[in-house]
Amino acid sequence: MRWSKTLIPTMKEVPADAEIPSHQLMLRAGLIRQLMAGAYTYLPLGYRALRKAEAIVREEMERAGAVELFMPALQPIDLFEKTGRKEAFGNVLINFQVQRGGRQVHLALGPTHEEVVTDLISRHVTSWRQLPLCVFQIQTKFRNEERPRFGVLRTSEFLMKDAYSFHSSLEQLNETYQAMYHAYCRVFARCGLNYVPVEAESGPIGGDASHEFMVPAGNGEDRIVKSTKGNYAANLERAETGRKSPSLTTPADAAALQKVATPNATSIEQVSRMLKCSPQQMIKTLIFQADDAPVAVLIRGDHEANEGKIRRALGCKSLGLADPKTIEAVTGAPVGFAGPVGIKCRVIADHDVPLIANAVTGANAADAHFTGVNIGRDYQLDTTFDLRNAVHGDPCPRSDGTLELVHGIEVGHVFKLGTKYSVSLGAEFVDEKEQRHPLIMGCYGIGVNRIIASLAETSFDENGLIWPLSVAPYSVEIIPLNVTDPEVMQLAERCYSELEAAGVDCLFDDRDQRPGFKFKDADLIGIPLRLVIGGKGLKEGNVEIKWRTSAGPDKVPVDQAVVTVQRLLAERRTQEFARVPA
RNA sequence: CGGGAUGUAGCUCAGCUUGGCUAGAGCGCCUGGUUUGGGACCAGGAAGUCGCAGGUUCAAAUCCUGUCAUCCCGACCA
Repeated sequence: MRWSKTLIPTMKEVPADAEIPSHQLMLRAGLIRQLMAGAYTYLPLGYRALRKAEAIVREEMERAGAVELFMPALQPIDLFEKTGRKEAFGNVLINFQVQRGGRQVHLALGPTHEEVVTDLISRHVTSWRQLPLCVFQIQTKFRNEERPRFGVLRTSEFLMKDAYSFHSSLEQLNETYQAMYHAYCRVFARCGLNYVPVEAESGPIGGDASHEFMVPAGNGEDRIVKSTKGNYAANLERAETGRKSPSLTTPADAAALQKVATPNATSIEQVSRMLKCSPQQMIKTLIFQADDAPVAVLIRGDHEANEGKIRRALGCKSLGLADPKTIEAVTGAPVGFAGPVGIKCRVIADHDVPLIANAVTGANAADAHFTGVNIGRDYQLDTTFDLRNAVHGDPCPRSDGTLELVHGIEVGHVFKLGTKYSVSLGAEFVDEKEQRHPLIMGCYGIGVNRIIASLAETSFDENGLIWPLSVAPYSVEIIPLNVTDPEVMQLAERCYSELEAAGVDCLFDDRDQRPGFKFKDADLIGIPLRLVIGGKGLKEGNVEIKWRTSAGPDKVPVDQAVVTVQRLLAERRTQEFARVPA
């Protein structure tokens, strides 16, 4: 492609609305333009990169045995009502009514396609002999983000690869799950991403096992926990800690229990300031409603409660913070003064709580807290649990390493769905013994835009983007330094047509601009290999070839230019593939 | 949805506090010329309903009210 024939609006200055590297660079390099908050146009250069990532995803899905189909983005709202997800999605689900003849039709724009695909499969798959089956599509998804942000990382409209698998047994599901997991590793490795598969909660979608694929990045929205020994990684929601129950004995030097006045101090922060104690010294007492019973959950003041862990520790179905009426009934005090001493409900505590000697906590009385609270003497526990979010330095649950927290961008998610959708939509099969069972499902998503955005976010230098060959918009940029010099242009044109004929995708910078100008643009858009043809080199019979990341150019004889470019690209491709798991 | 910030030329921004000349600069763009190996120089030029609506005033980019949009923090996020 000739630069003069395409649209690559590069910018020298940083747009005021862009804060993070990927957003700034994608705008400056002319990859994207914003239409409104959460909706971006992919310009020719950005679209090429997106398409290359898409092609890699498609290849790997097919390699893993999935078949591609294409479902409508427009969906009848009834499907979401049947599965209860109209509620669950709430405002995120873009839906509206349209007139058709005399009636109103209520439609939604698909945020994902579990309903549509399950409905489809339920009509055509009836026998165990047809299973397993794995279908996928690459399609635009719509979610009304309450707050789109970070440029292209969080938008209301995005390209997603979503795959769905159907099985007659858990073993079958596990096999496909493994195949998808492996395919995902190959996809992200081929795209040149530094990725970490982490254990994850499957979330409101249900199911029992799931992994997220995260790209570590300071601006990532998610927090993930990694072991320093490298054998454990999980998202913060899910991450276990390797802590154990401490001994539940009253410390020998326990101070006296004292009630102190704390008027209007209802938060950890307010109390710690008023009583001049650190949050680590405090016990946070949260009253939850677990199924039908209130439960007090004790967490050290500086820690965050983890609802998933609390739910598992209690073995309850539903869990949520109790309403003020319940809290008052249980504590005998308004909200904000709960504590374990004399509370009238079941109490469970995190491992770290009994370790606090002379703790500060609510006194179950208005405007009062206790100090000098100690395990055994002032409150009792049978045992303790892991109930809080992991924290930097916690012991690893799988090794003698410790845990560290990093931010990450979620680029993929695989999970075992089970029968949630097949049950609610009546998707059943008949087994060998003529018994009917709901189909067992898995689903697997990749954010294609996020592959590009994560690369832009993590692969750049002070001059601009640095693409891996695999998803670079073009492999080679050819730069004739003086387009008015016929000798230079003739050679440049020849290299361009020979490379294109050999199937190498080239960007030919045929603009009448000064060399420095073109070099700056070339670095900004980050095409991996640069072929420079200039008057000086030509006098010596040379052209210059340079990788985006190497310090200086290599001189190559004119007649070797095309084959050298081809050789270098082939070598680089092999290198990039060497990192892909077999 | 709560908190904060910003809307002036394609981009980055000044002007607003203290209302008043024809609304400015740099970059980009157009014309001509000189240049040509890391974002050239000279000369000339085009380009803005000052986000929008209403109000105050002899007079509003500037003050007031409302509204819309965008960005950031938080809540939310299959």
